Amino acid sequence: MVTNDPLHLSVDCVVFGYNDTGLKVLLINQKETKEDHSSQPMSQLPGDLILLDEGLEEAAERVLFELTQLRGVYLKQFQTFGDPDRVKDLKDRSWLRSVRTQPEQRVVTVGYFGLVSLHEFNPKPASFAGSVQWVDLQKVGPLAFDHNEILSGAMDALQSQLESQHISFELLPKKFTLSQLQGLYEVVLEKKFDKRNFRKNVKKMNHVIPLDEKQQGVMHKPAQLFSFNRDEIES
Amino acid sequence: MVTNDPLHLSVDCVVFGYNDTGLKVLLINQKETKEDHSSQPMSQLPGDLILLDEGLEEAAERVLFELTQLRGVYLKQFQTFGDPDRVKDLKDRSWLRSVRTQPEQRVVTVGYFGLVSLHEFNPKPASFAGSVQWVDLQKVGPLAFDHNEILSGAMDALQSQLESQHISFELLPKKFTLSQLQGLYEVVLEKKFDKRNFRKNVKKMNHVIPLDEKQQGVMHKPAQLFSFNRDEIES
DNA sequence: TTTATAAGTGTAGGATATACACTTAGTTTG
DNA sequence: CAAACTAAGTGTATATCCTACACTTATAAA
Repeated sequence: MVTNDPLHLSVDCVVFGYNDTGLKVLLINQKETKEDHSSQPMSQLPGDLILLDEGLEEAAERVLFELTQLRGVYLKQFQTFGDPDRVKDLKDRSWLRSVRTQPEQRVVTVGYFGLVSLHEFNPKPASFAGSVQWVDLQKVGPLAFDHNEILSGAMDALQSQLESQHISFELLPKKFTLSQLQGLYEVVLEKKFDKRNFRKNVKKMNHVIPLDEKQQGVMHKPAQLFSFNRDEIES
Repeated sequence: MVTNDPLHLSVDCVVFGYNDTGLKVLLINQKETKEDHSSQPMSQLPGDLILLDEGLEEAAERVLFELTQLRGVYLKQFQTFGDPDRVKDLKDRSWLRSVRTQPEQRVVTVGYFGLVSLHEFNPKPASFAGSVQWVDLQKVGPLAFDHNEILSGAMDALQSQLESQHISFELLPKKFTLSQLQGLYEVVLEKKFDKRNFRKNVKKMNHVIPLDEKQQGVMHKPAQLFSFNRDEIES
């Protein structure tokens, strides 16, 4: 029987990292290919073809680990991108020829966004040295393929889910201050909040619980620490 | 070169139809297969494999038309389902063997939900007689594959988007009464609204515009008719 | 001890959400 | 043609929520 190879399926991960310096996204620097020294190497989102026997989220976890050594990241599917020409741009073809056995094949990709706290133990994707980097969201330039569009879709999803889905704690350290929480909301939702009103609202969320512990080593009044209670979600 | 046929991609459409008798979903009755007369034929969502050179939404439109003769339906992608075993259930295999050239192949499907008004010109998918039917949402039984799960995902998407995305008019006739609009909200969001408060809120939406026209032929005070202004959306 | 820094706190006014019942316009029936 | 039936249409008072706004406090550094 003639097997027609209809199309390929991949996952792409838009991993957001947050710390007090802002919101970042995890990008991979393409290695320069032998055949094309003219164009400077581009950045892209971590992503790859899925295997025949793995689920989509499983594929996203595997690909993210293989490319960045990150593990245990909160991941959520947000959109699937299937324009027939999404990988056909000239700038992308030579890179594809260097890594794919069937570089001309159409690829549909399932987008996942991921959330990581960059506060604690600095999860720098170390093993790949310069090839992986956290890039400030403001400073993201043109990416390979349709990855700017995918990034923008992920940002929309993050914005619309931050409040309703109680996912903010994925971007914060286990113990955090209310100023950190407010800063996160301000960066993600791109608007300022009034400190007192913000704190009034947080008091109503009974999954944000105050700890008997204070910030240390800051040259101002130390803030009380809080943590999230995953069980207490809803209500 | 050995072409490995990695997997197939399909679209499935969850088309919601609304009229004064409630919210329905469009289902297809599988034809009984020659090899298996024991199990009664099941219902399923309209869906099929996508073609090599078409976009995802384009595929959803084509498949929906081919299977139900419906055209020009509002369609929106909501989720992609990729469990490796999602088409491997025993009940589904004989049907797949009767319609697919590679029935054992893994299939990932992109889910679209669609919205149709069942008020005007009764868009009964006539050409396929008994094989296509509008089923009351309450009365949907077990469907083929993971289609109950897909339906439930579509319902979640519809609920969460009805208010924020101004899509209710896709489910209503061009000219509608405020009671119809309220009935729609009540059925989709599964809760009751106060008539006066509901109308106060509608007055604030400046994309709902009153017409100089009344209901006719009803045995009570005729209601004023309204229509949606697609341009006026936002604000 | 002074200074610098961000943490932490309350209130008043405006806007919004909720709860609630009677009158009206048209159709049907006797 | 009068009475009965039905769903449409309408306003207000109360409670709740949102918004705007400025000073005091705890710690580290100088």
